[in-house]
Order: sequence, then C-alpha cells, then structure tokens
Amino acid sequence: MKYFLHADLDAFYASVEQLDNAEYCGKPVIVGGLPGDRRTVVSTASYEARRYGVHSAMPVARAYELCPHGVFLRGNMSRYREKSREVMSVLSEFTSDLRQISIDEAFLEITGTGRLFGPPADLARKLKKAVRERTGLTVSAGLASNKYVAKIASGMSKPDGCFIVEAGGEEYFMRSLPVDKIWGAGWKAREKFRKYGLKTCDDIHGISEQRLSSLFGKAFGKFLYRAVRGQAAEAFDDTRRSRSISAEHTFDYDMYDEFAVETAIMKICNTLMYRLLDSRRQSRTVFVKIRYGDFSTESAQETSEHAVGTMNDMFERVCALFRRKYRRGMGIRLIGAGLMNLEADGATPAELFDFEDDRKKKLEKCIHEINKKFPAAAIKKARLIY
DNA sequence: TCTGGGGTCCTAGGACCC
DNA sequence: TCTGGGGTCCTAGGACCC
Repeated sequence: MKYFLHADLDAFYASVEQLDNAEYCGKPVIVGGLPGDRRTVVSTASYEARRYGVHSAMPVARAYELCPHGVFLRGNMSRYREKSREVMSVLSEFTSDLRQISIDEAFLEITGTGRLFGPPADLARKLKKAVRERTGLTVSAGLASNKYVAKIASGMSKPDGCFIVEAGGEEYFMRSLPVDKIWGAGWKAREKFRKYGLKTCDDIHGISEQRLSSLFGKAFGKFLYRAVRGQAAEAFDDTRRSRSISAEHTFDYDMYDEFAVETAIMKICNTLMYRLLDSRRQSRTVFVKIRYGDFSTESAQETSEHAVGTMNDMFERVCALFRRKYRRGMGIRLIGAGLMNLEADGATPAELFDFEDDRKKKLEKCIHEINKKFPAAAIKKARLIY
C-alpha cells in the first residue's frame, strides 16, 4: 500500500512578501495589481485579506472596495520561483519521489519512509518544521493512500495544517464532504450539482456510473464516480510533457486599431520564439485567440507540413489566422497566440526555402543568446520599440 | 467589481483511409 | 450506388487548475 503527502504552501505569494517585508506582517496583503490597475485580478490574498472576503481570481478593483487599507502589490514572479526552489529542495530531503505540480504544491511518495522519519504524522510534523525554519514559510499537508485524496486532505485544515486520511478510510472521508470540495469540479459542474440537488459527495455516491456519465459526460462522469469513492484520479500520475506554449495580452481598453493588434501579435511571437528556442522543441501548429469586448472568445489554429522556422514565419502564420478570423469593427479585449503539439527538435523539417531564412534563423538564435547574457542590451525589432 | 496569464484535458464533428 | 465501422488527424470551443 502506497502512501502520499501533498504539500501546499499557504497563501504563497502573499507569504513571501510578508517574509521579505516585515512591515507587511499581520496586514492584509493582496498580490496581483495596484488599486488603479485596470483589468487585473488577485493572484493571492493573505489570510488577513481573506477575512474581508478577498480571494484569488477576484478583480483587483473589487478587492480594493472590500479592503481599501490593504497592501496591494503587483508581485515578483522571479522571487517566488526562487523561493519555490528553496522549499522544493527541503521537501526533497523527505523522499526520493517528489513531484512538483505547480509553483507552490508537490506530492511526496512516502511509502516505506517510516524507518527514517517515523509514522506519517511524525514525518509531516518534521517536514512542516523544516520548511518553516529554513524558508520562513508555512505549509499545509494532506496524507492519504493516493494523490487525489491527499490533495483534498491538505485543503482541510489550512493554513499551517495537517490532515491525515488513514489507509482504508478514503471512501468514508470522501463521502462526508460537500460537493464543493471535489477537486476538478469548478463553477459549471457546481451549477449542475445544484440543479440536480446534489449537495454532498454522498449524494453523488448514490448514483450509478452510467447515470453519472449520461448526466455529466463520459469522462467527467467516470471521474466523479471514482472521486467520491476516494479512488485515485490518475491525472497527475504520469509525467506529462507540456504540449503547448502560448502567450496573451489583455488591452487596458478594447482595441479597434488592427495595426496595433498586429504589433501586439509580433511582440507575443517574439516572446514565444525565444521560449521555443529554449525548449529545444518545435511545432507545426500555430493558433490565435481573440477575445472581444463582450468577452466572447474565438480561436483558430492551423497545422502546416513544416515546423515554424523563424519569428517572422510564426508572425505571418498567426497574422493570417487573425485576419481570417477577426470580425472587423469589434473591439478586441485580448489577443493571444501559441504553438501546439510540440515535438522534439528535428522531428519535422523547418520551413527553410533558402539561405535567407537559414540566415534569419541563425540571427535570431544569436540575438537571443546576447539578450540572455546581457539583458541591458535588449535587442528587438524596431516595431516593438515604444 | 466586469472577469489575468499559462497551461491541460475533453467533446464533437469532419476528412480521409482501410 | 445504397452504405459500415474503426482508426487517426485536425479543428473550435469549453471546463478546469494554479
């Protein structure tokens, strides 16, 4: 029987800010944007801020109404990534099988670590202590015989909590929960639960797998059937390689100027090309995403015989899709682009018509290297200077 | 309070091949 | 020419997660 610990850092971004800035301690810290910032949402609210009803994904403007005296910050991702690495390094000392699933969460397989760390409860206590002493952060732990239940357990006693589901008790544990605790059921699914009068996991437990599949769709129905029985959702088990890279930009005000939108697309392609180069992979499929002022969203994608070769190549493919899809006259709220179905570098021929393209490709690589070594140089296309 | 950015997975329909 | 299924690839849209 395997056993897992899910470690989840408490209000991570906000906690790092409080750690780095003593004057923020005990105050409501809201990371995401400054009060005047348009079209931004909260990434993380400290527990002090949550008392005012502020939570992640909430528009910053709304958070400001609820908590005008809060400390509002835009955040510093590179600092959070650095802190995340510190924490993961501490966690790695407790297991040989550590699987990080996001910047602030990880699974540890702790089967058979009893000899080293004692029973699971002792291990959890030691782990929490080590993280606190060596990184200054608190972590909540959930322990169970599979990752799915461990993940839910870690959310049961936040912050700085520890919740243990004994082996054999998974089904009883899950059945006791309200449907809101189901990880993987979001707003839409909850609406349906309400519609069907399903309040607890035990209510769902009483429905056959077939019936769940006809109500919620094949895959999600099967998932629900297993979830309320405390059975593993195999979702995070295999190591999934990323299959796409993308970037997007929301304009402060709806944009009607096509040239400006295409300049934004160029900027996005610029970013993506360098990320693609770093990933040592390639792609034949590009896509564009357009969100209009009314929040309706459209996307278009195209797969070519040839892999994307240069920044310009990507830009032209994305622009062609954009021009085909764009409903003229509609204000654009967001423009995005990306590459899908990433393959190992060299899997398909790049679009190289002649030496000119080859030359451009080499030039782009070279510029990227210079920019990495000397960030101050910031070499970029003339159209991207503003 | 109008709702970020970067991802993954699922569905459903159409094309095409055997 | 009416027509069948399975497999695979592609496309557009949506749900969900942190």
